[in-house]
Amino acid sequence: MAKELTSREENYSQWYQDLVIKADLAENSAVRGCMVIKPYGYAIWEKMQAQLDSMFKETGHVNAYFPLFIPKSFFSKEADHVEGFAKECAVVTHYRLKNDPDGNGVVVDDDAKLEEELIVRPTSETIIWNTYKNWIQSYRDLPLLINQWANVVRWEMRTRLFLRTAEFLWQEGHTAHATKNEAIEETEKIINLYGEFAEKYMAVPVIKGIKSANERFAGALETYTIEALMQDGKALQSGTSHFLGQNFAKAFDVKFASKEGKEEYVWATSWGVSTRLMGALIMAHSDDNGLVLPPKLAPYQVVIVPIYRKEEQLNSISEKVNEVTGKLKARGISFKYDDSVNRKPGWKFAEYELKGVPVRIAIGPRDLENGTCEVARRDTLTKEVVPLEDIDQYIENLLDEIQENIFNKALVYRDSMVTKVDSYDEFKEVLLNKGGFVSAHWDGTSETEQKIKEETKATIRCLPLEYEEEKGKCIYSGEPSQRRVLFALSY
RNA sequence: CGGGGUAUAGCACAGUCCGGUUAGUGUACCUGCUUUGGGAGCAGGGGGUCGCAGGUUCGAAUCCUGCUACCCCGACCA
Repeated sequence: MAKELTSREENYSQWYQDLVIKADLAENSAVRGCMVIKPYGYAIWEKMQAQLDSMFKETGHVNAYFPLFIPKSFFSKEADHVEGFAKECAVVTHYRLKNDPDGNGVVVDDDAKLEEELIVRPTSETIIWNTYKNWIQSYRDLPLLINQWANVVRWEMRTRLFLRTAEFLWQEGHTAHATKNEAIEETEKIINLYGEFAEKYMAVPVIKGIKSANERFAGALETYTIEALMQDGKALQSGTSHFLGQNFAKAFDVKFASKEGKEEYVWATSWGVSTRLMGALIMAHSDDNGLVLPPKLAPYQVVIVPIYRKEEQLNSISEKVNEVTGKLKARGISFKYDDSVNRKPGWKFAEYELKGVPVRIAIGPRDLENGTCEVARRDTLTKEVVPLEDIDQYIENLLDEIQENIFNKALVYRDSMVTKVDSYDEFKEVLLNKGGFVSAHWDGTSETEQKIKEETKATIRCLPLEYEEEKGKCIYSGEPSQRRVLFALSY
């Protein structure tokens, strides 16, 4: 497997599916383009959910739930929105099956045709704004800061495990504000929150920026994004936050009485991250031995493996382990003690490395005599013998160190993969031979962006929020430009 | 929807070109003994309508025809 992992010439997605399946994260289900997330993989998602949810709550957001089915007519109310999603919707047309009169099993009952078709939500703006209309009358009802944890369906022509599945899990925030500035502030607050989550918890460095008009969300005035870089040099859009202006308020007629007694349309935002983040986590950190999970998102941070010959030995090891786990528990460190008898230690070592468990402790007869244990860390694959006394403190420090090390490693790689170019030839050369982000001048037109995409497959990933003003010439058209933007091949 | 590929044991594959013993290998599974500090060893055992339907032949996993499913590449991807 090693070769495929490190070689960019190899088929990346093949490696990716092998790894994910082997790593017990997911497997393809019988339904085309959908995924089964196995318990270990789902545990990672739950960790992500819990952290994000608490960050949303801290910033004043609350959770709610809206229907899976959206009447077709809702979609036609916002022109850009319907255009963006029309081609990838699952549509419910009937509500009943019946036995086939010709005896060929079960068929759709034509008599049970729906008056109006229902769309399985690809995103919930329309049904939520239809509801908000009734919730908002006065400036006193604002801001409305709601998040929803849900599944959505997008009937993509081609799917890719975790990165673009037909059905995926996500959270979607939908907020309503009295003023334009407040809505923009909210949009920016959330993209910063996403950035903090990616970097501090996923240990994935991201570049925050805004999308070009071509890449903007259907129905938004501005789309903010966090862009991560995978180990094969491709970019991954990992989270987005949209400033929707008054588009949806106007489409769904959501008005409020201002302090001054005037009737005004509300200002809106929407934002989301999905199970795609799990793809980002895997592709940003994994190595030839499998997953590498950051301690803050690992389902268990420590795995303890006993090494023994006879049952009496296991008993005395287990006693020692109980002392250790008691101390770990007191510090809030999660662990798994794998004393199963049907696998040998070597098998367990390899298995937990594949699963990406940050720290492994092995305790055997030798350690019992010396009052020690063997501590192995996943990120560096190094081991050392450590006294059992104060092991909890040692592990706590080690977990912090691992979290930091994983991030720094990814950051060093990412920074090495941002290349400034000043000519189109150079641009194409870097895309072909190096990959990563290419920082270049662009004339600001959709036409140029489109041409570059057609010729190289590279798109503008974002106009970074942090940038230096710099006069230059567009690499494609030669027209003047005030700043560089980031191009990349992407998932 | 276009181009390419695959279908044989739970999983991963060989065998197909050039038809011919009882369809094989790895792994997983079951039994026993020995093992256990990096995916254990030996011995024995169970598991297959060779994707489906036709055809050619004394004889088909293998040749022919039709069908189906899946994978990869492309179009698509707020």
